[in-house]
Amino acid sequence: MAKKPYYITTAIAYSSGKPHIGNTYEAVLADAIARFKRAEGYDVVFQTGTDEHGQKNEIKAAEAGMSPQAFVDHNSGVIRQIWDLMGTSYDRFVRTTDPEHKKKVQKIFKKLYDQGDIYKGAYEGWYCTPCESFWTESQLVDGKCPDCGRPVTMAKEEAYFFRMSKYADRLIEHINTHPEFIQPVSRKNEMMNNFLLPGLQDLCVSRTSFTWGIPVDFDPKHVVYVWLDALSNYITFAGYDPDGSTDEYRKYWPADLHLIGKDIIRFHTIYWPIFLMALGEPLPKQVFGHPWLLMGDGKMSKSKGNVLYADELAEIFGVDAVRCFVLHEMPFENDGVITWDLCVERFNSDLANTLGNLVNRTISMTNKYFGGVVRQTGVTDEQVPPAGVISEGQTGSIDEDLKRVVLETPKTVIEKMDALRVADAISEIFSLFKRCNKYIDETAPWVLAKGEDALTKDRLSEVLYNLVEAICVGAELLEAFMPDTSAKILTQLNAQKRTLEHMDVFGQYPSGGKVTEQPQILFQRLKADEVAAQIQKLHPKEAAKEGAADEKKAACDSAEQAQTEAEAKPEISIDDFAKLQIQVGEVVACEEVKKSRKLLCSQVKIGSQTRQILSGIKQWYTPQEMVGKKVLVITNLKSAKLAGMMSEGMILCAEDAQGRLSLVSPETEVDSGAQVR
RNA sequence: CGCGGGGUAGAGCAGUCUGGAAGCUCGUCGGGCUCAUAACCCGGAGGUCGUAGGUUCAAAUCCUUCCCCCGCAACCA
Repeated sequence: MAKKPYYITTAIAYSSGKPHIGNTYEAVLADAIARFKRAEGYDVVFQTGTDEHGQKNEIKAAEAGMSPQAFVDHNSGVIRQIWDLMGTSYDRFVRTTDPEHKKKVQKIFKKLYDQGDIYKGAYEGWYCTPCESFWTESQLVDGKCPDCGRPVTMAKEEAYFFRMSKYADRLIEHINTHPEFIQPVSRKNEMMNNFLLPGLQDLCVSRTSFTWGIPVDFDPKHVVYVWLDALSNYITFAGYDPDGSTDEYRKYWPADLHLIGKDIIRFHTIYWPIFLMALGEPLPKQVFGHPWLLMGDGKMSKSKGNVLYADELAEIFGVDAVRCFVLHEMPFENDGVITWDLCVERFNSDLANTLGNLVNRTISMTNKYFGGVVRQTGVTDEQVPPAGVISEGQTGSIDEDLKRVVLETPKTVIEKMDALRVADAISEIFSLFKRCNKYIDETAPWVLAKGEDALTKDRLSEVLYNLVEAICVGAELLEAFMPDTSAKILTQLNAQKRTLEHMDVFGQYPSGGKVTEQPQILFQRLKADEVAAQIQKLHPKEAAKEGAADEKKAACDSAEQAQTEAEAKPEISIDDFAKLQIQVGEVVACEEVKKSRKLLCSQVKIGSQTRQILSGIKQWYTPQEMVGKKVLVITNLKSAKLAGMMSEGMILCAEDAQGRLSLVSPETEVDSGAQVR
């Protein structure tokens, strides 16, 4: 019988720089699932790669003095290197700059245009270049990009749009009838409530503001916008073609699993399925939006300086250990936390103590007592009662209990993996190793070794056989998660590989086999302070920063002041300044705006009139404090609605680098209504 | 009342759908053992399961109130 196909993908990584451990996690997670499915006997295609178009790459390339192609060639290579370093067993590493992909995306665009799903319109709004995003006036923060805080420019673009609403009902129907489609399930409601049920906006699918992308062939000043380009990789590289797809495509599509970060669930569970519907292709079977890996607390980001890279971690802990950390520390629904301390703890506890030491002590005893020969004798604990420590809960045969655990673990692991509970699957395997350690103490081989009679000696042999067999099963199960370690253990035990389907019988290790004479330490215990020293070498700057944080507050404050530097704005004329009407006002009443976290609503007396002004200063001033203060107000600013209330002016504040706000007031007593010039 | 997630031992989490003796890992304390990487095994301490009510023979679990944290949305005129 032919093997069942299984097609798994990761999101393709944006090739603008080096991927951090969070990005790498996704590749490792996909790899673990892919390897496991292979072990289960599936015909697996595991696809990953890089997303290489877009204005950001165009600009970064220019900054680096490179052509965009050279720039993404380099970064794609960096990403691929890290994936390789982590041992990800992808079958296809795709790049969106691939000529075949480009051709197919152009055809897809044309097809969708011809059938009326894409139409030409115009897009107008504030545009943030680095983020490649349009914002509405009301979305801007201080007139700047709400995402990155950088300046925006007014832009109007002729653009092509995709009619999303046309397919919304079909998608809602599909999601409702396929509860497994969006994983974890809690995300389903989020998508429904926030996007689908309120009604879908049409999606902008082309850009004219940059050229680093796939040109729309019938209107070449447009390039295809990122999502239609990037998402298509899942089918274009699988053999899809609007003019006729390959047999291979028919075999593997629809994908069994799209593995993505939770931040792009919307694109994969709404836009992507709708694109596919429009193309008349079947939808992927499942989309899993995995949580994020957090470093310490807070999302990992370069600006926070808390970024961890896979290669640095691997240098200290080894590739398999890093794979194990990220896979094991990531819960199913919530974000996982990774810290250096945690890594050291897990390394010592799970890898060195539980697993490494188990393998080591088992091999040592086999060598010491039997010259390395592992022989099954069939002498049970019924015939030679255990000499070691038996816990209170333990009743019945310990051999039977060990065998039960050995036979059940593969089944449980398969169940966990089917539910994408990778961390739980790993826990199950380590439970098996713990059971083995316990078995050693129960049977106390060193006591048996003192016996002179043949029966006791055979019992000792049986005990060690059982251990070796149990470790083989555990090591085999480990392959998907820690491939090198798995192979190392099996090599040291001189064991044959076995497949998951054939783990239902205890005792497959050939009796009379011989383990290595020289067991190697799999994981040498680490000392926290030594690791800390290594980290210091990697990140001298950050270490210095942390030290500075401990300094006295006074010193700190002056340092912070020095950092408060405003970005320079273009020069203006006196006429420009004269356009502003700034007056002194007195706050006569003030209350919180209940619906807002940031806003205070003040009644400000300016000369003879009183105005209502909203200010985002709740965090810094109480309403009581505000009353009676003299403040500076821009009085000719167009009034605006905030949180549903009118605001007729703006109270001036100074803001420092930490975002702390301070009201600006006249230095001596001045009547309200006085002009500021 | 914008949407959602969360609050369980010193730390990190599971358990909640389907009510039935509060569990796991780490840490900590005591003991055992000596094959092994100061490891392994046994045992203990440590929790009013965020708060206040309700349903029930029985609530971490179901219903209601309120409080806190975290995302997203909104929003610093």
